[in-house]
This record gives sequence, C-alpha cells and structure tokens, in this order.
Amino acid sequence: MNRMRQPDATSMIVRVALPLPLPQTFDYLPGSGVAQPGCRVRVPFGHSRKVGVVLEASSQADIAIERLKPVEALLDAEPLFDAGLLADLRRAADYWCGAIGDVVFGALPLGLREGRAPPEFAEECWQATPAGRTACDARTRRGASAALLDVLGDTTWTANELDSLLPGWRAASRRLASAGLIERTHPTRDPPRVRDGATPILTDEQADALATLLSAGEGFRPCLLQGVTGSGKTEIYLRLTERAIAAGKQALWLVPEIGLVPQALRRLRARFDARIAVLHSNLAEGDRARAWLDARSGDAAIVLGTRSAVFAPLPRAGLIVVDEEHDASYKQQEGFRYHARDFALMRAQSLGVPVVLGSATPSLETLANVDAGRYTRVTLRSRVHARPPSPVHVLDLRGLQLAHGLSPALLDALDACIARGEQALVFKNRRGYAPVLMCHACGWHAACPRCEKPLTLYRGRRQLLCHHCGHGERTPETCPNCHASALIPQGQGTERLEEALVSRYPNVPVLRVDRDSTRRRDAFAKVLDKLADGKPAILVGTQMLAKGHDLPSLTTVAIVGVDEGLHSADFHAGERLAQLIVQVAGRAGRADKPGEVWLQTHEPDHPLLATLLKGGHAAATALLLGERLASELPPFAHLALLRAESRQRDALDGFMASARGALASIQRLQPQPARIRIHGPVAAPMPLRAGRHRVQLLLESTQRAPLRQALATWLPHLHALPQPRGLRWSIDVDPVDLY
DNA sequence: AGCACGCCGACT
DNA sequence: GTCGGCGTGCTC
Repeated sequence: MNRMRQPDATSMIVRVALPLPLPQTFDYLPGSGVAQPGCRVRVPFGHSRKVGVVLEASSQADIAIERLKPVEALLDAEPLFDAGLLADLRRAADYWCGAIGDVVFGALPLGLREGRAPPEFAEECWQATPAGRTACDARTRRGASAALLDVLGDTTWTANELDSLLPGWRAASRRLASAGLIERTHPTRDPPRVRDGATPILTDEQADALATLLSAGEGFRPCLLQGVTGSGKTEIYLRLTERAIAAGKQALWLVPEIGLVPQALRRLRARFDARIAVLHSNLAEGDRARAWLDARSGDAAIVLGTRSAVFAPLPRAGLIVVDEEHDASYKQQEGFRYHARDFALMRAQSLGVPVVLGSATPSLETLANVDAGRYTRVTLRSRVHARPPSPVHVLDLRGLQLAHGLSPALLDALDACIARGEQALVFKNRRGYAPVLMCHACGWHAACPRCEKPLTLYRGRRQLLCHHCGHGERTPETCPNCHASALIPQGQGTERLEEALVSRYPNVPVLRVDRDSTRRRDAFAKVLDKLADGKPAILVGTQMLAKGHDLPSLTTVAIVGVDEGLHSADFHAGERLAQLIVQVAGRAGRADKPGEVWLQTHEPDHPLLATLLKGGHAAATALLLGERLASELPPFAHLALLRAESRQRDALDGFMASARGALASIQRLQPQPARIRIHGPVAAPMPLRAGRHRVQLLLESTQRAPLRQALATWLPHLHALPQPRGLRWSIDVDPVDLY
C-alpha cells in the first residue's frame, strides 16, 4: 500500500474500521469535532453511510487526499475501546487473518454496532421485600415465582444476572412486584467486598497452589491450574479474584459455554458482594450492551462470560481466568476464527496481568507451553472431601452378544448400582436413535442428498436427520431401493440407549441429556432437579455431560463406546478422546460412596486407550505429544488452512489452483521456501456439505514466523484473485478441526 | 458485505 | 423495442 505524502503534515486524517469483511481500513477527514481512537463515527461510504470505529489519527492517507470524505458525525463522547484493547484487536486480526472491521465490530455488543446511543445507565436491580422473604421461607409461591424468590434471597441482583440464572424471570417478577414481594432498586455503589462467612478453609494442597500462584506478583504470568474434577479449582479462582478486587481491580472469567455461566455466577455471587457483568449471546441486546458498558466503565468488578466476553474492555484489569481451557468451544468456527483462550493470553500480556488456565485435562498446546517453561503449572491432585479416584474397568466387547450396544457386564454393573439405590451415568457421544438406517436385504442405507453422509435415525419423531446440514425426511417404511421391509438401525445413539434402559428399568427414572433433549432453556436444570433427591436414576447423554456442569453425585459411569474416536482422520481425535474419557469418568463417586467407571471397547489394546487407563491423562498426553512431535504436528508445528466451498466444482477448483499458484510464487521469493510445507488443494474430510463442494489447502511449518510471514504476503493475493460467485473462502489459523 | 454499472435473453 | 439476469469492481 503506497501512502500519499501529505502537503500539510498538520492536517490530520482518521483511520476507520468499518463492519466489512475487507482487510483494509478507510481514511476520512476529521469533519467537525475530534474523534479519538476507539470512538464510533458515522461516515459516508459509497452510496450510503456506515458506522465505523476510529482506530487512529494519522498524518498520511492510504489514498489521494482529494478522494477523502469527511466524518459525518461523532457518535461517542468517550471512546468505547481504549488504546490497549484496540491494539490487541489489531494483533488478533493480524494473527487470525481476520478483517479488522469484522474483529472490531465483533468485539462490540450488538446494541452498540448500529450507532445508537449507549443505553442509559439506569441499571435495573431487584431485591426481595421483607414480605417476599417471608413468602419465600413459607413457600407460599410456586413455580417460577418461587424460583425467583429463591434466587433473590437477601441480596440485590441485576437484571443482567437474573437473565442468566433464570430465563423467563421477568414474567415472575411482574407478578411478585405487584404483590409487593419484590421491588426494584438501584445498583450498589459500595465497594466490592467478600461476604461474611462465605470463605471455606483451603486444603493444604489448595493453599500451596494458591501460594505459588500469588508468589509471582502481579504482572503478566500465564499459569496452568491443573486439577482433577472436584479438586477445587474454582475456589482457587475465587481467591485470586478476591485478591484482584481487593486491590481495586477487575477480574475476567471465561467459561466455554452458556450452560456453565449460571453455576459460575452462583459461586461468584455467594462469595462476593460486587457488581458482576455477565456477557453471552443469549442476553437481550440492551442487557448485553449494558453489561459491556459496565465492564467498560470499570463499575463491574467481575466480568463473566463465554468466548466473546474476552473482548470486553477492562480499564482496571487485574486477573483473567480461562476455565476448562482445553475446551474446543473457545475456538470460533466461522467468520473471524479466533481462539478466546489464546486471545485471553494476548490480552493478559498487554494488560500485564496474571492469567490462569484451568482444566482437569489441559490441551496439548498448553502442556507444551508448560514443558517449554513459558507457563507455570500448579497441580491439584486430590479431590476435596477426600473422594478417591474411581477405578476404571475395561469391558472387551469382542465377540460379545450386545443388547442395543450394552454388554452383559455393563448391564450387571447398572443393575448393581440401581440395587444399591444409587445413580448412574450412561455416556454415548451420539445423538438420535442410530447413526445409520440400513436395508438388511440389499445393503442400501439412508444418506443425506446434500452431504452424501448417512442420516441419523430419530425413532420417536419418525425422522431421518442430517447432523451436518439439518436436512430431514420421514423415515421410510420399506427400503426405497428394493422395497423390502428390512430396514435395520445400525449402531446406537442416546435415544436408543434411553429406550433400552427404560424397558430394562421400568421403575427407575431414565433422563436423557443431549442437544435434542435440552432445546428448551431450562431442560437441563429440570433434569438436575430430578436427580437432586439422590434416589436411583439413570442419566443418558452425550458430550454435554462432559462439560464441567455440576452434576449430582453419580456412583457408576458407563462409557458405552469410544471406538469411533480411535480412528478418526483428524489428528485431534486422540486428544479429544482422552479428554472426554477423563472428564466423563470424573463424574463418578462422591464423599460417602466410591465410584466406578465402565468402559466398553472393541480395542482394549489400542495404545492410547491402554496408556490412558494405565497411566491416566498425564501418560496419555505424553504419548500424544510424542506422536505429534514425531509427525511434526501442533504444538510442534503450526498450521493454517485455506478452506473454500462452492456449489460449482469448477469454480472451486479454479480458485484453489490460483490460490495455490499465488502461494507458490510467493514461496519462490522466500529465502528459505522449504520451511513451509503445502498440502493440497485436496477435498475436505467432508467433501460435500449442504450441497457445497469443499476443498482445502493446508500450510504447515515447524516455526511460527515463516508461516505468519507467508500468510501476510498471501492474503492480499487471495483478495485480489477473481472471486467466483457463490464461492466462500476463509483462512483458519491454528484450526481445531480439519473439517 | 452492499451496491451500482454493464452487457445478453424473453416479454408488455 | 425494454425489464432483468448476475458478472465485475469499488467503497476512504
């Protein structure tokens, strides 16, 4: 980009990011008033106008000064982004090859993207009246009203917090307010404090961990807090948070999914009387904007949220916590493909604050950073309440007669668990009744017309659904190919296991938890309520149950099948499988009753499985790291993926060939072209999805720098290429799956 | 991403 | 003779 020399160096222009998927910024004359960096402005753009964010003032423009238009209006008196956050956003755009405008506008809550004035700061708060507390104790109210009174207790809550804890609380609040049981108040202006009597005594191990974490002082200091399920990681986060807010600073807590926000919020509220801003995508626009501005003003001592909360401004930052740091949900999988954990690290570095990554099953990337001495590791080995780790029994399925995928020994274990009056978890990482519907007469199977992958059978709904594109059709009565009445479900999903368990245990509640059964917002909470009494019950579910939710104490955990994960084409599969097994197994056992884990497999001798069972997660990760090192894969190499998809096969191939050609010509100019390996273009592991052909090109290097250099040079070439209609492409830096 | 300009087919 | 298809290029 050649910058035009300014005849008059004193006349300034402003450089503006606009909400467009374009790599460049746009320069404007200042217009009336001075727009500081971080302020929104309204600017003329082409034949219309747009809201932009000023990134910087400059004395030079990217284009001839005569072509510049003036800023039309200044929308914020005070910048929404401080200079540090703006710089971080630019680093992020740079690192993940995002368009700066997408990144900056992606960091803003919806309510502030459109140029409307920031919502007024009359933060809405609610508390129970004395009459309300009496009513709560006397249990005179039912349903949502009772739940709201329970949540309110004797403290004040913001609407933003209630949104997260009790979706649909507003209806109840209207009823209770008109009955005089609750009232609206103002947010507290008191300095944040720790609630009396709320702080438990630490175990020796926790005390040591905390001392280590605190000993390094207050600057940038990445730490891995590695602790098994139930070892009390959250208590450590709370102590660190206490330290930060006592010093007048803010703490940012990230959790991987919305479902984990309520329990984190409850823990924080139980400990602190402090303003907490909650940020996630299920909030109403206005509430989210208010929470964001609460973080921005520094009024919120604590900011809690999912992935995108990592972009919240923190004028008084003192601590960043990334809980369940291994969770792949931290990686955004469309649009601007950033990784919230890694951006949290970037921010902690530029803010100069400690960052704690917590997990029972840390990612290989993080472990490699520990090994390289870049992160400090603190380990919690034992469970609080002295729960012993649960033994894992391997059930070799080879040659066994199975009932809906369940082996006799596994059923015996469930029988025994129920007979003891305890609760069990049956885990299967597959939704629906069966992953394939096959004709026993001719071998035909139902496949998605748009993806060419098998359709998942949903028996209750009499439907075949595609998990890749959402395509659905009615289940045929007979084989569409040979008309035989011989359609057989192959394999098991959670719906099938639920059905099998219901028929085997007619007097025991069988509760299914997966994405299908928890569509309704409070469905998961209802399931947990049903388990709360501790009476015999069986929980059947997927992945969701491995995500760090506070599950009731289960004594028996049955992992029905994991063999798919042993042979996946994606090199992350082994790492994920080890995480899954350890996380699910961690649900077993409680203080008074030991737990046990049953794992069914056709491959008990598979090296990963055998290593995991013998040496635990640490041994499994050592094995996986060895494999990654040997085959030069992350974290010992760095990847970037160009993905493209189109209905037009030829347009797609043409584009990818040109992209590859551009890369090759760049490579020829590099001093050491051999430092980057290029694979492809090749068909994606899913070559067809929703009717679109998919092709990808993989770049790989053992060093970050040459890869970044190549991407930076390549990206403008890609944008300059002819862009066929209907073709979509994107770059994915550090892809977490290759699909 | 929008949005206009621009050059080839079936219609009042 | 025009309305309209979407290919291409630009937006400070």
